[in-house]
Amino acid sequence: MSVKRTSRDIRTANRYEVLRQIIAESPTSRQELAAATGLSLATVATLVGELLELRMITEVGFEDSAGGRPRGLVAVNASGGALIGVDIAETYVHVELFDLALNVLARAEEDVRPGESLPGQMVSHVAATVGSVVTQAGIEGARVLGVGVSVPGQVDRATGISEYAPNWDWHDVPLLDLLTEHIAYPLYLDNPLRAGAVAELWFGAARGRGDAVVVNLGTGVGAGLILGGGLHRGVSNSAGEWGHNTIVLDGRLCRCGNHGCVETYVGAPGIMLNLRESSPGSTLLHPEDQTATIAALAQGMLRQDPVAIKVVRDTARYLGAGIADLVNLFNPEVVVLSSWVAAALGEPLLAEVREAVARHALPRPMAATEIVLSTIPTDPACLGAATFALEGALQSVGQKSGKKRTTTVKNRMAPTS
Amino acid sequence: MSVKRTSRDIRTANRYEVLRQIIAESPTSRQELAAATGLSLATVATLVGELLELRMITEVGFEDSAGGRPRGLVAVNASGGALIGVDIAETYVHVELFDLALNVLARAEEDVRPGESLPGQMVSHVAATVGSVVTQAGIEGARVLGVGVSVPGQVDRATGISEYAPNWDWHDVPLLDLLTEHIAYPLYLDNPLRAGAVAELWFGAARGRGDAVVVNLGTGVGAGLILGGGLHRGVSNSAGEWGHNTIVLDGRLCRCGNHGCVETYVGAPGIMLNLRESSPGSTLLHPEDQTATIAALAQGMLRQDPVAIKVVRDTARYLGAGIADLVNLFNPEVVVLSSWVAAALGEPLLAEVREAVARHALPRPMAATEIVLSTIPTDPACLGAATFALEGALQSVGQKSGKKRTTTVKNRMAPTS
DNA sequence: GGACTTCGTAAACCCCCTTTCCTAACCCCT
DNA sequence: AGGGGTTAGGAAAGGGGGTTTACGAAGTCC
Repeated sequence: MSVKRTSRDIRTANRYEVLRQIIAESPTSRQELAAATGLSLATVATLVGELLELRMITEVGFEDSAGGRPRGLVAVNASGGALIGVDIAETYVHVELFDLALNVLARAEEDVRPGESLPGQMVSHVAATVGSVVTQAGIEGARVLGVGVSVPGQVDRATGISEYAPNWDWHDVPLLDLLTEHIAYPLYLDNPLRAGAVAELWFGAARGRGDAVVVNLGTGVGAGLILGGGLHRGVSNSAGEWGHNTIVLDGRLCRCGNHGCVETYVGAPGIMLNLRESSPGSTLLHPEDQTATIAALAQGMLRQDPVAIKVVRDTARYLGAGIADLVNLFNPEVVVLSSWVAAALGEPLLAEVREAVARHALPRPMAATEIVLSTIPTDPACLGAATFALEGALQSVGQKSGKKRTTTVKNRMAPTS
Repeated sequence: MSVKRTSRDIRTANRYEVLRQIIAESPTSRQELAAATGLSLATVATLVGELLELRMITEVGFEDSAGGRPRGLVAVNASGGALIGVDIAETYVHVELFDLALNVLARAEEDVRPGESLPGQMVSHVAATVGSVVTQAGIEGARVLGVGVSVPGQVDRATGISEYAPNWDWHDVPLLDLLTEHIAYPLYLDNPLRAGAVAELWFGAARGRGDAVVVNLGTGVGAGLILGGGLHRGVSNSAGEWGHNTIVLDGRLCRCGNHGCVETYVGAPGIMLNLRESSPGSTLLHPEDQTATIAALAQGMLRQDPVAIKVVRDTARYLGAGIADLVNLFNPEVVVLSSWVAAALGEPLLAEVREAVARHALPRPMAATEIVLSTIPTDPACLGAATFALEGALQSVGQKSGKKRTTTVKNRMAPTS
């Protein structure tokens, strides 16, 4: 019962691991890969062979080896395929098209006007934008390996239904089916929390870590959980809803209806409230504009503005308590601060958070945990969504296909992991 | 990197699964086992064969099968081995000797007097008690498969060092080495949180669940995490320290030095404080006796005492917020309330907690989660510790030993699980 | 007693990883 | 230029594991 593990999963995990490593350090040798992954040379060689045959990587020359036969080098074949990540957020839709080295080849960003949030409108919006990035990038459609879509709220991956999207009051929208009608590429659906976590796992600070927590600081707040080297989804794919954990019983009212949720103190609106409470008339405050306020705070930190310092410190105090909870519970190797608020406030916030977490967390788990900023430059939800597509493309490779690969086209489900 | 998974792990997990199932439903057939575990009949048959050869189970007759060959039945061979669980707690040491059906064959309980908490004293204490239960049960020593020891605080399993035990101010005590000098059986060391979780995973409400949280309510408070069908340890084996999560920022002072920890509200001393705050002169309060106070509260609930009802409701309110955090974060299938406070307050507490959690948790994860009381009748830390020993005995079975098993005695490390 | 049913073992097969062996490819030195 | 020496990497063998298939075993039913 519970979770069925098969030897195939091991293969898939190893394939991921090898490709991750190649992407991270692109001209690399089989020797290096074996050392980095802990796999035997033979296994690495066969996996590299698979990836070569898929044209995801190419041989790019040789490297001297102390006196013997030179090492063959392989690198990502950037043009070996394209991945599309779609980040459907509250107020915008980002679509990015990546090559296999995860460079952005084309990008489209559109605002969602308040009245346009019906599923049907959203879907045709997204479909049009996906089409436009493909042409914009000058890619043949056949090269698109898949499209990952990040949508807020709860997503049932098996059915592709957006069970609940808080912002637009969506209930049980069969999003995957709707998208399939307009988009011919393989589709992968999940939410931004998990997308961000997978992005960090593949390309960011969680790479090579067994246990990591990716803390998402945006308008909303949440955590993506990497446990045992893979994404933790929970039984109904809704793990990681950290934003509505209580840190101040009977505290501030949250949009979820409860009081004292983490989000009400460290989400962008919460930070604005922190600012308003500590210095009501501050010029840093842009009442109706979260982005501007957070940017103003960041500016303030640069010039050592005492108001900004106080607000960041207050915020870090809440954040520290909340993250300490995560450290105590999960005992992760690394906690990654991600999303736009973390990116905007950057190092100053990080320094305060580190201190605050150290005050709240137990010494032993704390000693084992590193707290870092995300190094992902673009929208992590986009990148993560694209990563789901990459994982999907890698999922069922090299299966029983006999000699003639084209004859036995198996009808495959979207990958479950 | 990260976590290395091998096909051997699959085998071990399946072995666990099959034995768990047999213990749970003791006269059972291979057919039933295959259906329950999802394994093929052939795999079940070989696994059952292994267990038979180990004499952990025996064939116990046949069962009619609709018109065909009767099914062979197997059952736990209770006398096929003995397991010892040691629960070293703040004020007492419990030692229980189990047969393979996990019945208690012998039990010893000794109080630890305040002055006797030096590691050396504790170790000889434990060793003597272990010896006494073995003779008391009339078991030959050879049949003891192992001794599991649960000790509070942080434990490094690789080195067997008790890194930090808060109650007695132990620092980096090489407990495993000390015990090895006195106890000849295989030893397994961990803390009560994880022991309780494993006990529930094997014999309790978490059996067959992929994701479960075992909430420990005693003097201290913590959570054991079952994720992906196995125990989650975290990077330094200290995951699950839920008791010091903040639910009331700047709330009650905790012994950990922080304020507003869950433990200060729902640990036994916290509950006493809840009582004292809501009705200072209550006769339910036994100032220096946690056990008596909790028992008095339980009695009060039975006769609908309004003071008791209020205290339990207050406690459940805190507990509800804390458990809701776990539900939101982990999205588990089941939350199990365990340990002596939960056992004492039982159903009335459970009812209040369910309600409180439902108020605080997000609807979607909440809908997928069941909250139940532990059904383990004895000390869960003892049972869990014994389970570690059972897992250890099962870990490296059927390995390459050629024909003559006795010649190739491999020197094996304690299992890392 | 034969036909039918069902259980459970044995053998064949597929997947995975590792170890071992051997050839390929390069260096250096004579 | 032609051997050693050295390292890379492919091929084959080997050890785990799980599943499918085939078949004998052990009953029931007619």
